[in-house]
Amino acid sequence: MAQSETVDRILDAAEELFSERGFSETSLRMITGEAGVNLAAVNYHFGSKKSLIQAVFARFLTPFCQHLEAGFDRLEREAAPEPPSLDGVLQALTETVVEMPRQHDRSIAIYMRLQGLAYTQSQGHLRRFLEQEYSHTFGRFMRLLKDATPELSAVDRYWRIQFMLGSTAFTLSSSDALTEILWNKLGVETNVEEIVDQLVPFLAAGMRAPPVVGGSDTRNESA
Amino acid sequence: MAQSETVDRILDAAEELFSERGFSETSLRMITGEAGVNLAAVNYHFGSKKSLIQAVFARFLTPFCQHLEAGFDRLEREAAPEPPSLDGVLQALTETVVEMPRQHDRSIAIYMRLQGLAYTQSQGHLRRFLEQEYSHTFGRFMRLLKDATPELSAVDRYWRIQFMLGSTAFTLSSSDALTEILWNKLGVETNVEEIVDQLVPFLAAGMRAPPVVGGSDTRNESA
DNA sequence: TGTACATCAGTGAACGCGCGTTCACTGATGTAC
DNA sequence: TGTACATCAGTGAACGCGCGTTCACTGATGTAC
Repeated sequence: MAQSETVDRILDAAEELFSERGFSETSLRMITGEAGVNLAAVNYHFGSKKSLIQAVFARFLTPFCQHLEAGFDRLEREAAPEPPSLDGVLQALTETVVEMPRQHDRSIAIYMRLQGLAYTQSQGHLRRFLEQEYSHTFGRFMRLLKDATPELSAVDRYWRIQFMLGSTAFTLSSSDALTEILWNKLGVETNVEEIVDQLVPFLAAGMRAPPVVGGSDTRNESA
Repeated sequence: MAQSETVDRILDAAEELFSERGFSETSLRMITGEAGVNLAAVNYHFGSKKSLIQAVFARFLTPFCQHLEAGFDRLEREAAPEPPSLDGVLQALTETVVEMPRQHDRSIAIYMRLQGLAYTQSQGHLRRFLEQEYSHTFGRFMRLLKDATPELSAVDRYWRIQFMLGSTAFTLSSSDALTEILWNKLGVETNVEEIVDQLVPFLAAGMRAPPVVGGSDTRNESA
């Protein structure tokens, strides 16, 4: 075997089981059983369960961020000297979301559910790891959003970004179940591209809603 | 002691610890330690950990749904013979979210995080329990949303409701962390009421975005 | 080319630990006669 | 009023189990001389 097939088999199984069940509900015995490798192989290759969790995220987030940064580069080049529009930024993001798993031949639902887990289940070590590794791309995304919505106060913008992330992570992480419900209830077939086509105008409209009046109005422009 | 103080102490501790750490990361020993009661008391009063989880949700969801249904009653009475507006429906919901915990003298953040957990961590037994117990109120909420957005196709409405639920569940379940980040980054203090005040116009604007063109356009009006 | 040693991926079995649950028990209060 | 029994909230200690991790080991491959 070329490098170590075992490492990839463990990562594949862990990715799938974590995305289905969460971290603490997935035992190393489940993962190694699914992967068809020895229980001790996880600690041999990764050192600990925590490190395995981080490795799963690294394997998908690193190419994801590369693809996204390339999209941002293109976007800024085309829009120059103006900053890119809100729709452009969101489209660059969703294009990456749709294209990336296809390139790596993996289910988009797994990626999305992992994304969701990073938000809702991250247990300190994972949050720290993600902040350390991917703050550059995340910060750039935030800056692009800021430049695309100069009419919003920093606080308004902060919350609306969180609302967008939440909506996206939740919907796409449950996309399989939601697609099935739609079929059962309304007899309509759909796919991830169509969900994204629905999502983008919803989010863009939310971002463009009139700013909240009355709230704590700190219209400073710090990062 | 009047009824059983122990039961309430267990529920109080479980509510807080579950909302902070999730279900499987919270052991019965933590709960009973925090509550100052004997370990065996949980199984004596509730039968199992699963039943305790359900009891925690029942204690907060039952009055929540009662309050919400009363709000819907009022809303429909005032709007009659027209159906209530979208803003009215969302405001009835958020008013309940804000008022209910205040009435019962409990932290709103705990309730919000529990609400989020019900979406993101529910493990079969909890999902079944919630569907069985609270489908009436949820169905009524859906019907009100439908009547308030007659311009949307069933498919558009379906997705947008999912986007709203996702945004709400994610934001409120991470409200503590997001509040802390806001403080660290922008030096702004906030509370759950303000988050809700931000959330409602964002969601309402998303719901009112022009319907998607080109998508599979099944403008039927089935449930 | 042959031998000795080093490196490395992977293994099987066991370790200690914390978990949810169980069980025999206590002590206080209520009830029947 | 006194005694016997029933009910009930709560307890302390132990149970078996699955968990993440460890460790001594194997067998294949590479390397030095």
